[in-house]
Amino acid sequence: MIDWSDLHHFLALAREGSLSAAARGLGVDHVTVARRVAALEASISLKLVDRRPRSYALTEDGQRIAAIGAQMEETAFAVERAARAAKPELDGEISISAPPSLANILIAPKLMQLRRRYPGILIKLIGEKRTASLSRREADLALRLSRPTQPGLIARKIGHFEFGLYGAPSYLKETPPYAFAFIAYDASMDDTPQQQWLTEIAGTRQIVLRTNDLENQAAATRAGVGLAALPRFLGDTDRRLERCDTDRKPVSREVWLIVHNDLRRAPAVRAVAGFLEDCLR
Amino acid sequence: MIDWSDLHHFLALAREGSLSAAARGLGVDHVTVARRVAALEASISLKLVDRRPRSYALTEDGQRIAAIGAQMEETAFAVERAARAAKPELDGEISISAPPSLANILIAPKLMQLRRRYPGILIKLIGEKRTASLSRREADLALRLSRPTQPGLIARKIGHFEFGLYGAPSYLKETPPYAFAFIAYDASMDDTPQQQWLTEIAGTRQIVLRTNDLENQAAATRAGVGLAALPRFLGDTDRRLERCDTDRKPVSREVWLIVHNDLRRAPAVRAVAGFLEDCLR
DNA sequence: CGATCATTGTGCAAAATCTCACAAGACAGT
DNA sequence: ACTGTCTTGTGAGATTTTGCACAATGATCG
Repeated sequence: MIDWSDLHHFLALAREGSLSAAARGLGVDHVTVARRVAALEASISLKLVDRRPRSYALTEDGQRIAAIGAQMEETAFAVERAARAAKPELDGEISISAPPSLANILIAPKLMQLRRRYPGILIKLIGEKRTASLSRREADLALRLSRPTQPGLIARKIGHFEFGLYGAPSYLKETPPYAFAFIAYDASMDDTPQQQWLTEIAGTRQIVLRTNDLENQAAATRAGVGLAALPRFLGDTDRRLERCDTDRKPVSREVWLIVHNDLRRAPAVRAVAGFLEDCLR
Repeated sequence: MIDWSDLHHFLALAREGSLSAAARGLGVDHVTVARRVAALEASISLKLVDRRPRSYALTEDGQRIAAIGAQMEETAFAVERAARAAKPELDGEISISAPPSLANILIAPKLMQLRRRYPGILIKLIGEKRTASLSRREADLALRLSRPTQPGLIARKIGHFEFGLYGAPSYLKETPPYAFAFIAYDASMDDTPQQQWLTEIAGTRQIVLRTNDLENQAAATRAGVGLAALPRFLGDTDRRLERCDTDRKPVSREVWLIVHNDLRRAPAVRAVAGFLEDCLR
């Protein structure tokens, strides 16, 4: 009989691509992963990986096995979700994945309300651009700016926000519009509505700073580097930023609340979901 | 993250119903199962079993989790089959499940031929009435007398055999037909063709011995207890048994060779399957 | 070209896990 | 009522597994 733990370690290796990455994911030492993979190979007497000097590469057999095993991982996560959903108590740690700006400005400041109402619930707020996988239980709830297509996930539109064009008050006073400089995301965000909106407004005028991080954009704008497209929930509450009118129709984005179907009914998850709705209203 | 080994132990407990049985199945001590189940409960902070004085009973949550996990076991076996099928060598242990009579009389005597042709293949011959589960890898190949319906299994009819009515030569000589006594299976086999055939022949005459085991029937017949319906491959080769004609059309049964779809192409399995076909021809 | 970073491999001590032996209790058959 | 069998529970020793520190090697970047 196959040792399930060996299989788990091997599947992590197959997914992550290296011993070290798999070990990090599993929270063990890389040596352990190496040993368990070796043990699995021995137990089924089949070579699953090619041990190249600097990397582990799956053999053909290894890929086949990993492909089948992937379904096992799926089910393991389903078990985990079922366990979580079965808890009737309003406690435990609930993790929320959200874009950093939403997390910092709209959610974090109001967290105390949630703590007061549900003292048993611990919140883990993950502000990251990369969309966390709810299926892998990297987060229980997620806020995203577009509707995900993945099956098994429930998405509900819980709000929207507009972008505005902002500059530092002094900058706007001293600079003639034809000389405006602009601050934008880098090329990886070129297909987002707010980026297109900004580049259209900029026209032939220069984009002098590109940064992935919205907070960086805001900071640069405050410092008088130029004009940036910022969410109004960020810009309107900051006196060091001033919104300037444009003739373009303002762009807005929807905010979706995502929860895995299996977790939808868990009381703690419902409570936090309700809180997030309030935050976005 | 859930420990897959814990889950495995819990699922074994859920399926077997007791610590000891699960431990036997897994090849570990019962204490280990108890500890791992407790560890799983602790890690998801959910009560999965009720520890009654003499038994472990699944809670509702435990049943839910076990139901989901069953699919995980399925997949684990699929991995095992894939591993086995991937081996290109003609070696390893192949287990065959077959009705005891077939195993003893038609297969076992010819096993040396197989050993000579494929010295690397070790055979495990399981002669049992209970049909082994090929999906759970209790056997690699199975011979059965009817076509199974379970999905994932490949069935091929590889032969058939007739039943005859046998008695000891002296018994047939000394006993007038109206006084014949009969030997049959017990009531659990009443719906098999050979049993119905025998009871029709017996008519109002007495059935003096009922036994599940065909070898017992044969032994009793040789000893002059009465007449039994025996496969001709058994009766015709035994000089202590004599077949007597009946006016009824003789009954015959088909022999099916069953193999799991995933294992069909494994060389060692193919080799043994071919051997079994030869045995039945 | 050199420095830094990330990868895998090895030996040993520490920690966790398992098994074993025994105990206590329930149930069945005699 | 009594043995025999099958449960689960407890504690201690032995085995296995793991983690750590270090080494070696290749890749990347300035």
